[in-house]
Amino acid sequence: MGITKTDLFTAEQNELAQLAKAFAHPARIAILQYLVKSKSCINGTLVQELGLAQATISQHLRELKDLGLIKGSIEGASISYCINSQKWDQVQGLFNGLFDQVNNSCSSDSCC
Amino acid sequence: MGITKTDLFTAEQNELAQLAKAFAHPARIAILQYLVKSKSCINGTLVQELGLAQATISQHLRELKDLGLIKGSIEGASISYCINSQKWDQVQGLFNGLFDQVNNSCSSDSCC
DNA sequence: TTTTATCATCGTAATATTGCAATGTAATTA
DNA sequence: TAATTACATTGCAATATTACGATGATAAAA
Repeated sequence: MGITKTDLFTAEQNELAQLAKAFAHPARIAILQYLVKSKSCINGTLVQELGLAQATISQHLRELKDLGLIKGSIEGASISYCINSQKWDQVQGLFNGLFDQVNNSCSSDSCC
Repeated sequence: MGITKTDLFTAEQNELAQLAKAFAHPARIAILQYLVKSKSCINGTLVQELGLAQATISQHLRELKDLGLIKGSIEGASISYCINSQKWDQVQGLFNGLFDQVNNSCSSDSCC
């Protein structure tokens, strides 16, 4: 019914799915990549960089912030966003854990 | 308006986002993990394993198959699904590419 | 103080996703 | 052949996501 039955799955499966949603939209990937590129922790220059409306960017930033992937700090009238490298490490670990499960039990020709 | 503006982003950003959607639901993660665990390329035992209806499982399997992450081969009346390890390597590469971008330009204390 | 700049939030419209019952299809079995 | 088994597809209903205009809040500038 449009609602995910989270109670059927493990906490880790739900967490991984939740974090994957952060990457499940090209705008959020673009935002993350831009934050990485311009290390200076840039703010709403993103509105110019991507072609989306300010409200839309703000919404994507909020999702990334809610998931903990980025942090925002007030800088006068504007706001500096940047990668939360601690959380990032955790995410990387979760994904690599999934990837390793496959790598370890499924070589190129052992499957099908 | 509920539709992603893919034309604003690069092909790689769109592809990564598309693939991330595969992981953006706990049921699909559970399916992938189960396929990995039971190397024997199991079929609709998944309906018992997860608590979801047959139609729902079938739908998730289709999405994973459309993205190329799994393959299905007819085995009499039932169907054997299994990981497509080739595609899996590619996905792993894409995600690691994103992770590395962060790792290389953003150490634990250089940000914010 | 008034204006301007920078963001966040609200409200709304459009589209996407999730889930399942019902039904359809193909192979197996009785 | 008729019944059964194993899935896929279809057709909803409910919820989630994406996008943006309008509005609000806050800080700097005039």
